[in-house]
Amino acid sequence: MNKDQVADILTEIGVLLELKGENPFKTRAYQNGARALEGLSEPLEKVVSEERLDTIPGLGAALQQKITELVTTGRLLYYEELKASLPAGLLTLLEIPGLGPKKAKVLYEKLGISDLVLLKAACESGSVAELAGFGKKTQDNILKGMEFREKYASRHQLHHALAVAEPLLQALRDHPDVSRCSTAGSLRRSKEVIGDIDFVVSSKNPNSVIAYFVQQPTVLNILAQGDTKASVIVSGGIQADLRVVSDSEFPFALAYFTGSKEHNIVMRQRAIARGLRLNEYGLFRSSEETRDPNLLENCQTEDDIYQKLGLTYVPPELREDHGEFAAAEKGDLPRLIEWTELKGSLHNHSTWSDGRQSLEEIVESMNELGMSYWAVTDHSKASFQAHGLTSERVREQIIAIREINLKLQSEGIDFQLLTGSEVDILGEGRLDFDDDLLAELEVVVASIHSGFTASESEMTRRIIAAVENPFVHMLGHMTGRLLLEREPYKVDQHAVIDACAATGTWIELNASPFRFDMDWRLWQYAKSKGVKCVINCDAHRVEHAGFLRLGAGIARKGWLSKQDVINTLPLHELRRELGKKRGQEI
DNA sequence: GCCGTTTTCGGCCCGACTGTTTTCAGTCG
Repeated sequence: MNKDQVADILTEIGVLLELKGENPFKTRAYQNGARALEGLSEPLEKVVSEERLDTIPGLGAALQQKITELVTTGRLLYYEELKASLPAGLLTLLEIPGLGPKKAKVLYEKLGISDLVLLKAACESGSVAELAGFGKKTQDNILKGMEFREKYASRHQLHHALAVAEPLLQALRDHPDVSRCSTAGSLRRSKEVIGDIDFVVSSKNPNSVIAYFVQQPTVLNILAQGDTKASVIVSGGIQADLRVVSDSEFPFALAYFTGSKEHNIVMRQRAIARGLRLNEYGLFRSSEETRDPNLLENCQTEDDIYQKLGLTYVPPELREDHGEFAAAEKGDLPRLIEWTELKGSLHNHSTWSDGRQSLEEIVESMNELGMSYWAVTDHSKASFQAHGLTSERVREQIIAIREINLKLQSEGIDFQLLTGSEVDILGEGRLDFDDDLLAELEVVVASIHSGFTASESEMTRRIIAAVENPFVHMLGHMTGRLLLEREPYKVDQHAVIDACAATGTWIELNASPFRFDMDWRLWQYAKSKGVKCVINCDAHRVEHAGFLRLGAGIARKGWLSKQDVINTLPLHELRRELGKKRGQEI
């Protein structure tokens, strides 16, 4: 059992204990333990076998024992007994907005409600409204929440959230009573999937801003509207929260609502350790509860807050309690990549396979966007469903691309297509094209598109065999995941990263918002091994060039700098790097 | 259940909004 699976079980134990009415600090201890495991940078199995769990903060004797039992036996008696003591459907009640563990416990104990079907029936019969602490309003809200849940998922892909958030942000900026405003939350941190959209605004007239916000045309439903905040549902079923503060409070509110929650907890603890108190209104020179402006540390920006707490500024993408505090204390945070530093994408498709635009249309669009190069890596023949190319068609495409490039050069246009292939990794790590053909291509991406159900060890062997091929420049989408749609296939990513390090193979950060694969949590490890990243659009339409910006956001979450990312290089330097693994000197 | 250079016991991040209550519990972020 790996660290993510163990962390999931610890989190679930925390929730189950809440439903049982356990001490809230005990339930939090399980959640803290889960988080500690998620942040682990080495295989959990190794830590367990070397008996080093006690070196991880947040894991005491009880959790160490439970984690060891899970890792060594794949089971945990305590968890199984706890789970068996409550009906399985009870957990799903917590997915309804407004229903937490306390209310769920009452519903179960008083009405025997143990799943959503029973809950719906009880609401419709009116028996929920008669419970102490409940009422007609609560009952209606539960029904509404269930209806909503059936209609929409509660998590959203980043590009969907951005599509709604950016016009709303612009609208807020345009309002005359708004001084400063920003998105916050997971959107500002550039998480791969978004729960809801957060806005923070400073204004002398909060009510007018809030009234204006809830009347925006994309707002479908108002969940809450007060003097300082509002919550609405916007197009696409995404919840958007607005918080309005005074201008002097703005940096604190922005930091607070940007999170992450884990990052904020450490920030507060740092404040306490300095005899200060941090919340969304300020950094106060008092440990007492107060909002006395005379006790306020003067901070105009988030940067000032970090400085007061002995840290250099931490960019929002790094605020995950993933090592940023240790680095910011020493002033060692990397200068993160900017998406404008990207010069092209090395994994893209055209009408030759399953892309929407022809080579000519791609050239026109990418040149217009100011790209320097664009690799055409259509699918190989095994990807029949994606109209994969035969070796003959690949050779025809090479000729077509060379002709286009010559024409571009003769016209003095500073843009080139690169020939290439996204070659399928077949069983046992064989590639779909032979080495002779791969050697003729400038860019070779190797990806898995079949046999997703193979075991972890088999998949790992397959991928490692592929990256050991000297003609493969980079590994495409490491896990094949489709965010919110398809689980990743099982693969030992650390072992693959090690193999890439040993062979000089690059790893793709697939910038499609459906993938964002390899996951940002692994890039620090890859970087430590000297493995380079390639931020690729995997474009199937020319509009997908916009994914570069999203991909750069994810790369920033992975602590990557310009020099860690191959496609920040100008064309002549890129060509030199492409030749290296093949032993060519250019 | 975890943690500790004033503590091995007594803390654990904290404020806004809602709905149900007459002063607050639950939920959420």
